[in-house]
Amino acid sequence: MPAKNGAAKRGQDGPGTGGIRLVIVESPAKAKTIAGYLGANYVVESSIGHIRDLPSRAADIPPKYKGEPWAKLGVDVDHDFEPLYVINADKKQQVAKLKKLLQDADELFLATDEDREGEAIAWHLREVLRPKVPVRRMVFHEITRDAIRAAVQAPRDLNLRLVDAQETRRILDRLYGYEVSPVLWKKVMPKLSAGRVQSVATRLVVERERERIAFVSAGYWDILGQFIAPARDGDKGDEPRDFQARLVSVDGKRIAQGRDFTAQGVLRGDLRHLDEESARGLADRLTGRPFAVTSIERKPYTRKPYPPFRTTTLQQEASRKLGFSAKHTMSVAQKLYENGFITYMRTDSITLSETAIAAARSQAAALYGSEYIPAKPRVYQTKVKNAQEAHEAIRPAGETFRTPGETGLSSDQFRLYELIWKRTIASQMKDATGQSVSVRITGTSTAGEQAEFGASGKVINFYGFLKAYVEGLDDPDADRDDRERRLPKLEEDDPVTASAVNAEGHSTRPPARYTEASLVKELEEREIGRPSTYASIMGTILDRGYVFKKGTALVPSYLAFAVVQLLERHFFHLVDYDFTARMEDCLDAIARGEAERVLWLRRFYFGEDGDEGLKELVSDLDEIDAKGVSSFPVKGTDIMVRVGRYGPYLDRAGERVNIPEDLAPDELTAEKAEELFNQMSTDRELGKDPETRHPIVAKAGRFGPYVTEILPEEPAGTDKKRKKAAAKPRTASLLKSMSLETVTLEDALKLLSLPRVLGELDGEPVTAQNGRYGPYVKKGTDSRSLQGEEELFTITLEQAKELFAQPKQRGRGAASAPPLRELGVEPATGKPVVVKEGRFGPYVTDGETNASLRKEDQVESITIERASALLAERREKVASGGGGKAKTTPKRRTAKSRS
DNA sequence: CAGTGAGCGAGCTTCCGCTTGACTT
Repeated sequence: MPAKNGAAKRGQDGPGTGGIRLVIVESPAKAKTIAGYLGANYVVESSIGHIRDLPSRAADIPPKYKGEPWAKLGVDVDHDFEPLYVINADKKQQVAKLKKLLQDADELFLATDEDREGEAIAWHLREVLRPKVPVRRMVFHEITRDAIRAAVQAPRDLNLRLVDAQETRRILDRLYGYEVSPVLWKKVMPKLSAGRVQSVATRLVVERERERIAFVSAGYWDILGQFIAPARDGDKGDEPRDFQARLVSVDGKRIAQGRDFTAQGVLRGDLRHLDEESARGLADRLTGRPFAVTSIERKPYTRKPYPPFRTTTLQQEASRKLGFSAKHTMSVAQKLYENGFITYMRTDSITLSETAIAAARSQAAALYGSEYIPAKPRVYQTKVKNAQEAHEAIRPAGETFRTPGETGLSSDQFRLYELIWKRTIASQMKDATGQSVSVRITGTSTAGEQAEFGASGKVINFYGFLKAYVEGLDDPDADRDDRERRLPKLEEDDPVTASAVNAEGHSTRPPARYTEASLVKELEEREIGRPSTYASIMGTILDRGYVFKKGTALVPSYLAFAVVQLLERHFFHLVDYDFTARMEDCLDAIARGEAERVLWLRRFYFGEDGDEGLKELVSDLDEIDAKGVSSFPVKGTDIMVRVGRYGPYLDRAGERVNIPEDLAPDELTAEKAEELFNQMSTDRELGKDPETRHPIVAKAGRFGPYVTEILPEEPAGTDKKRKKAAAKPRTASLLKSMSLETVTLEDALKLLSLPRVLGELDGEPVTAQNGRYGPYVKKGTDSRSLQGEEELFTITLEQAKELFAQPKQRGRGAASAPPLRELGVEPATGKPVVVKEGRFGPYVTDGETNASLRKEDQVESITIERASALLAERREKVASGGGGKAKTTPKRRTAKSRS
């Protein structure tokens, strides 16, 4: 049989014997490699990841299920949480290709990854392809010729319990995400999201910011001495003689250092806390005094190499050393992978194949000498608890490694490859060894105080793996692993002289903000998220506006504070840091056949023994105080931060001011809040109304820029008569042609003169004014919209009369607007159906029922059949009370609950 | 967060995890 499909990868080993075997893997690049290892009777193709999933939105729901109350969830919660699967739109083509290839195959090998998701992909493939030929499950953990050939010889059956565990995971994530997100839409802001992973990630960032806000810095002082060791016979002059040592204790009492203070700035333990005055005094009293070495402690020093990269450690190092975001690292790595330079980049494994170990060792020996290679290969064991280890570690591909220079790569790909290459080589090299030394020096001050100084040194005798690779640092003050700190040769009782003794002031610092890399690391340690999702989690919390970047630091927005506060108060167990860990335990039990998924999902969703389930929690919307969850006090003030629909603002007894978007929450101190209130005068005074003498100001308001007049303050004891006369200030929105910065007093007076009286018609006054829907003319209760704002000042009574003589342009008048297309008569009802352009875009109507076109519909191509289906769906919805105006109540409720 | 005057087809937003391109910036 000739290869029907050019994209399918056929083996190269000449004509095969026996039947054709179709092997399906997840990744196209992997398919290409594996095809080269198998005979010509193997056809290797990929699924390109998952091929089916729960419907993500209404348009994906098959018509048959549209009416079901659970259709949007895609999970029939009342019938054992039966999931509804649809083939992903972007995989239909690939599924068709696989079906076609299967027609010519005599055997099907499902060779997806050996982990929970891979097992599920294999199962979905079997369900969708419905093979009539024997099906085998084939697994391997490294892509080498031997491993692949061995895998083909030892297939097994699908593990349906593992598939069950995956399905449970999927359903739980759907219920969480699609039930909790709408609560946020109603109580905080539309389009927000909540989920098992992103909500915990957001909470971590928010909690760190809370710690920073609560942090109280403590000041402390210490003393740094410059010392000189005695000259020795036989010195060649290349050994250092001077060194630094820091004050450790005075009269046996240890000096307080930064780590001795709590986050509240309180000193822990009975220590000597030096302030500036005492530190300077002591330094003076020690200057010029004799010192002597009182103790020397030498210890051997060894440092083991770092394990090979997995996804998270690669992201961290690429961030530290190359400044890459998680997303950029993954996209560069993807290219390297596709072009055969590295192994798979989404992995939690640090295991190297035997061929890779051999390649690393021989290359390290060639580059650094055989003395840099340990006798036995190094084997690394993962510490990630929920690791699924379907892949190898991230390493250079192939059975011998290309040096970066041999790859011909450039720029970011070169740099990332070089990082991976060096790390892999180094992981098979010897430990670095040396000596560390700790020295104590004591002297007596002029006042008789016993002062002890300490210094430590590190000498590396053999660099080992550090020759090839040194890990980057998050803390700029920390020492790199290859950094030596040489001390002079010293012996006990050696006299040393102090060339300088200086007091130094310090203050404790709040915990550092997360970066993308450190947040990913934290999530991995807490077993939350997977290698394939770490980068996109960062994308999600950035896109939702939960965090923003300041340099590389992740700063939470007040929106995130509001969302996290809501979740903590009303869904605490869902954002508990152990939630995922408990879920994993349960999924493992399901995979072992020791737990029943329906019971577990039922408890989660419907509750048990008085514990509320998710369903009940998301229904009790009245329980959630929208204003409360969106309010935070500013420390030490009576000012509240509130998160409104238009962003965060400060509220002090009704007086309000916006918070700048880029202001980090921990920078909003009482002073800063005060400053914002003082700056509030973005209000610009334009001058005084020549008639009333009232000041006229331009302001930025809820509905955009506007002008208003400032009325004189009412005297305290106003009588009734005056109160009645007390007028509201005139206000008017700026025209679109004006701006807050350039509007003049003349403009303002013109605007405030509205409404303009044009005259009288039919015994009623006719006025021109600006309103909610733009400029219009009004006659009694009748009105007509105007074309442009300028017409407000130019329209005559005569022109207005003409307008009132015509029917309204919109509203009922719209019926006379010509349709975009006529689709003909609907067979079911006999009514003519047309397509019209409306306020929300194109829709079809039979004159009574209207239905919007969906995303997949086009005005030009929609058929009467499709229109009829849309109308039928709409009629049913209205009849069941689910659609139409009855549903506008949530809006009111939202507004009410927020005010 | 200023508060003015209609009457109109709503429908959608969202999760996590597995994969690439096809898109736009």
